[in-house]
Amino acid sequence: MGASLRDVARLAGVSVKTVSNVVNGYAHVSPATRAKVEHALSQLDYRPNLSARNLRQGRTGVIALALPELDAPYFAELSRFIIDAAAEVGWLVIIEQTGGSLDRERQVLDGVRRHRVDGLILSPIAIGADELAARTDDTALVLLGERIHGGPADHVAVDNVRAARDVTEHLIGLGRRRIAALGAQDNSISGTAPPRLAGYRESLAAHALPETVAKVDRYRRAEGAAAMAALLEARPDAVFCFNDLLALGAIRTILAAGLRIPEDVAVAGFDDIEDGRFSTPTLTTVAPDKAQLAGIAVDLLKQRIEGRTDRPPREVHATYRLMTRESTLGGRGGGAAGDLA
Amino acid sequence: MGASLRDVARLAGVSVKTVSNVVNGYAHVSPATRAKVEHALSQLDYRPNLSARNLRQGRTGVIALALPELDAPYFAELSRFIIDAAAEVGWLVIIEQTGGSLDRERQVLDGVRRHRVDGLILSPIAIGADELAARTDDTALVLLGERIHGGPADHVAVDNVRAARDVTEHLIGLGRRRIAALGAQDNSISGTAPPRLAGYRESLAAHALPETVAKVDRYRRAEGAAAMAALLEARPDAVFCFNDLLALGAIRTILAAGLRIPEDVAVAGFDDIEDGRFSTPTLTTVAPDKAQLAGIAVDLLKQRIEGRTDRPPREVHATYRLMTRESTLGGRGGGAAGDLA
DNA sequence: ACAGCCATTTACAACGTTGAAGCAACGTTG
DNA sequence: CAACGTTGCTTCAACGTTGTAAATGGCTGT
Repeated sequence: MGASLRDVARLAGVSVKTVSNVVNGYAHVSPATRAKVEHALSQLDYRPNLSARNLRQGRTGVIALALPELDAPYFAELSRFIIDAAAEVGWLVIIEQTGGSLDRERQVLDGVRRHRVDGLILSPIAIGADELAARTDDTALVLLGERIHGGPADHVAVDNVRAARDVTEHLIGLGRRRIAALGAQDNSISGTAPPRLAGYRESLAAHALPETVAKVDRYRRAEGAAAMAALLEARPDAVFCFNDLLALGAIRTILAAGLRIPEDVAVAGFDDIEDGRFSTPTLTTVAPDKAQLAGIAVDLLKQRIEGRTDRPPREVHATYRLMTRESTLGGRGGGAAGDLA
Repeated sequence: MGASLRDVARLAGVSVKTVSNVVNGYAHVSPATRAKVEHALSQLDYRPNLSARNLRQGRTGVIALALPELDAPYFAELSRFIIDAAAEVGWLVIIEQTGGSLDRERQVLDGVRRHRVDGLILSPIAIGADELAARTDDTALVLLGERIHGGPADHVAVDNVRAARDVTEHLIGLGRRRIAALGAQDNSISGTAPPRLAGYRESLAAHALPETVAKVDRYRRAEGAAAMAALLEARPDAVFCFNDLLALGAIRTILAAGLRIPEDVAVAGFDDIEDGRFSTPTLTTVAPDKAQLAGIAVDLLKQRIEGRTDRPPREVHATYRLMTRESTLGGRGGGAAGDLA
């Protein structure tokens, strides 16, 4: 198998610890020794053994990213940025999929399958603040995209309430009056649904317009398509879908029913996944700055890992833009309504 | 922190090794001792430290999955299955993104950022067989979705040539005669482009039909849309795109040009990403069995890791189906042309 | 009675790494 | 020139686990 520090030490004619010092960039090593050791290191293609290093000192250089599903485009895109941001600070990323199940979220919080990782970025769906607070595991934790009221952990997300209000105002500004919301949920204590629903309601209330709310179990195209079929009976002239997948499913249903977008029904989504930039019609949506979200998440985690554990939890908002496209503007679609914090 | 074997041993009044034996289900432990130990185990909520176990056993329980980009839907979907399949055998998965760059692929092959992992599943784009053969690292390796001629490593993929032939035959069977291919590449020695192009050519040659081939740099919607714009001048009546993203981009361009799909231009893709099942029109495509691909990849890797290193490399084909949908069939779209190995 | 066997349990070493402590050589300071 | 701090390196121990070898004691067969 691979060479160990001992093998390198033997070849370089120094002690194991000196090799360790070189590997770890310890300052007080003479240039001559350093050169000798480095030559031996590369000759033997030395690689540190994670298990041993971890056993000895508790740091692994590996963090875990736990999210519902990797194949939801929003999470795939976000993961990409998180892996890149983590790479910047020298971390590798293990991905765990919770499927949004409470059990799996508990397991992950309780330790990533018994392996030790330096930190955990969790995108929670099912778990509540109380349970989170009662967590015994002391691995550094950052919550992503999810507001858990008074949660005991650092948290980064866009301002979902405000973004939902922006979308709704956009639809109202286009003259729509029967604006439906698609994507409320029964089961989720802490999902993204509640704040988006709240923003939608605030806007409608401010304009004295009626609400129509459709629920779904999961945020996927099929559910969006099915929920839209039911919504069509209420004859809405606009639909605010709580994510882009739901919106793309809804679009499919609307077009299949022989209605025009946006003339008959305007559609807006949330997430700005790449699909929505090339769908027919292109999709008006809230575009969170995913690179920024990822950067902040990694940064918060880094501070937690390196700093002390007892600082109060922080809540950080990432910026977003409202991307207005064909699904609300028609042929003149394409453009951004400006940057928003 | 968690309790160690020593803590449990102390509480139960036995040796550390006896506790270890109980934990590992060793047969020759007296019922009385076993009961005592188990009581102590549950009282202290003992959990094995995997780092220590792995150090002792020389395994990390972690594999790496290296692919071009996580946010390409095909890879996101595949990753999901691979993570799940790896979880089945108790492995965690670290994800590395190569961006399809030769440098990054080399680095990954040379060791995942100097960390040691039990195995590597690589989806190569740029690297060639010779360089792969010259690799010094002895980490178990499985190549995914990519045929490297006489490559020195296990490999799993669908039969790209045959699948491409099936798609082309399908288009010919619909009466199309000016069938373009979209997705050839200049730079890739070993990408998926060559076998798909070969299958396309074989079919056209068999029917004495002319070729029209468009090249792209990357397999993304934007490139598909741009390449399609150029292709339209050749007035094709069908386009075989080498993946679904290219096809979705192409569809956007075709519809924007005022042409009908499939009446004027039939479109087929490759990968069966979820987008294509809900796009307008829905997309005819080759659907590799991704769960099977993932399962085989993990299984091959497991055999490599547990078995001996010197067995000859194996080449395994996963099954696929040709999913015929609206983009070639029109309104009657929806259905599969049957299972194919 | 004694060797031989078995079940049960233990002590010890080792996996690869790094923190703590220590030692020798050198330069600086009073 | 003695005392001291710094640099450069080493030795030692320990992280938690499990394989190996060996100790203990009871039972069997002669």
